[in-house]
Amino acid sequence: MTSSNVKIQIVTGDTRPIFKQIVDGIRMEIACGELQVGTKLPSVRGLAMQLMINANTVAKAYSELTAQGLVEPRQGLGLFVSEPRQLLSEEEQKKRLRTAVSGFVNEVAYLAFNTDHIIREVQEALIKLDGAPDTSDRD
Amino acid sequence: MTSSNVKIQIVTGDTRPIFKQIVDGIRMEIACGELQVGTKLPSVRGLAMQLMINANTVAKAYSELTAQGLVEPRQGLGLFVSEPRQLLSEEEQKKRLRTAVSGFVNEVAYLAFNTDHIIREVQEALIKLDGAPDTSDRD
Amino acid sequence: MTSSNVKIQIVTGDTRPIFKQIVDGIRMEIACGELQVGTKLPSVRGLAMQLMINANTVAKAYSELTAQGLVEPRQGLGLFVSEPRQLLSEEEQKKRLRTAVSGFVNEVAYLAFNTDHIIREVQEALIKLDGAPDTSDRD
Amino acid sequence: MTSSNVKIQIVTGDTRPIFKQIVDGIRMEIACGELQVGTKLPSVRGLAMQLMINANTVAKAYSELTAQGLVEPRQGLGLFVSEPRQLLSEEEQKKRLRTAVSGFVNEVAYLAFNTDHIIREVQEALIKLDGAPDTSDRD
DNA sequence: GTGGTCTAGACCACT
DNA sequence: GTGGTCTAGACCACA
Repeated sequence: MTSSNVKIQIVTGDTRPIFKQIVDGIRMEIACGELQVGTKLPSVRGLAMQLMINANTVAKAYSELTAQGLVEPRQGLGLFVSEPRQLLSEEEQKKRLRTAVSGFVNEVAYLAFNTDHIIREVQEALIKLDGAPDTSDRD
Repeated sequence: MTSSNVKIQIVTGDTRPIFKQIVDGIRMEIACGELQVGTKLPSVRGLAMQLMINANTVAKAYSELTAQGLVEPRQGLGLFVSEPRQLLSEEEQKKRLRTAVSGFVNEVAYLAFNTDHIIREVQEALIKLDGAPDTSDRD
Repeated sequence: MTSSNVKIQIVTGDTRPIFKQIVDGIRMEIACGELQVGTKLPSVRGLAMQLMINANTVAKAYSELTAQGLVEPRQGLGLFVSEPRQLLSEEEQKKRLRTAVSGFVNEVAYLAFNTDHIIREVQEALIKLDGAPDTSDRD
Repeated sequence: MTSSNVKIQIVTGDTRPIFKQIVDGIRMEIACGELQVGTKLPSVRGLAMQLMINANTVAKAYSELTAQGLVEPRQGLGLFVSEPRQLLSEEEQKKRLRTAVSGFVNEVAYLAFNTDHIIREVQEALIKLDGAPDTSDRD
């Protein structure tokens, strides 16, 4: 088999649209190292069949991943995981972090958890990602 | 003054829809004690005018707050902050926290910030909220 | 009329796909100052009707413009020209410039024009863009 | 050696399809005098092997070159560089230059580079090509 | 009314 | 075979 399998599950109950679930899922697999640089993604039609969704939905997810610079198309051959690079300017990254943080805080603030508990959960989730590759940052 | 003022700011750049910003904002003020039990909320039209948004949007936010049991309608008088009661089971709260965390992590994972930096930002944002009220919530 | 008109012409003979022509056209109008910051774009369905194309094609162009940070959506209201900001990292910008230059050179190199002539044409085209706003760079 | 070598590099990151890169590359070598009139091009399969691409892609590039009159097939012997002749009218050339310029400007307009910087890059790229051969083209 | 998402099915260029 | 583009028509959340 030339193209790697992808372990994505579409959850209809999810608040995220289908194409976003695909984007997130593949981004996660790349971040975790399950999808190595140079690996070929499953074909649009193939993944659409596997997930039992419309091919255009997969195509939209793939075009999003391409726009984000995570994968590169080779004409007539398919999409391949590309060398990681930072597309966004520092300013833009800061802005997005701020937005994400404020959104997250607004979601959890009214829950009966104290700050330490929330922080611990976030920390664990972040470390789980960083743990896979050879980034040796520990706390 | 019969109805208390609410200090809400609508941010157009926010990912949340406007009605959600209102719901979150009022919920926050109730949690912080700025809106005491029994206080009357501003009228739909009044708040819409104040925030310069469509009245339907405020109405939607209010109906959301009512459905969540945070406020109670008194026929012909308006909406009033109701007795606090824990509507979400512990299990439900944990689930929401987990969902929020994983969503947040997914959003910031591809940014070039290290774990510490992200944690610090979240911590600051949480403390800024917790600072004002008497935080009697333990986990 | 609340939303500004847009002077775009779809050319079927063009090598660019329709949605790209729209993106380029609007980007150009923003660059030239014809579309001021804060201006509302024509609605998806409205522009689709005007250009006699499918609404999804316009939607795709609009989502592209949004991804590039040129316009911002306000839920339920439409798309608005946003404050200019630099989305891309310096590294990414350099890369794109290199790619564009090499592509351009490859297209014109086999034409019987000398370097000076080509340079002059490019310069004029660039100045025409820069000339509109108050950037006072002249050669 | 019966057929001259061609020095072409296929760049996957290039916006041009592979067959176009071949066409451009060979056209460039002819223009530069590296491929003299009467020289035999490498065989379809040979070049495909050398570039590690599909033979059909090379065939398409060769048929394109033939259609443009740059090379001539001799039955059973292969393709040979043909006598130079100007296929494009002056009007057609001007039109192509204009198209290329406007496309290029559109691509770089949204990057945060000033006119001088862009011009310098184009100039360097053009000179790098013109440097080798005896440029006898005037406008 | 607005944009966003999804489906279904077609055609195209490229390999 | 591959991804990319376009159309047509539907449904949704939001204002």
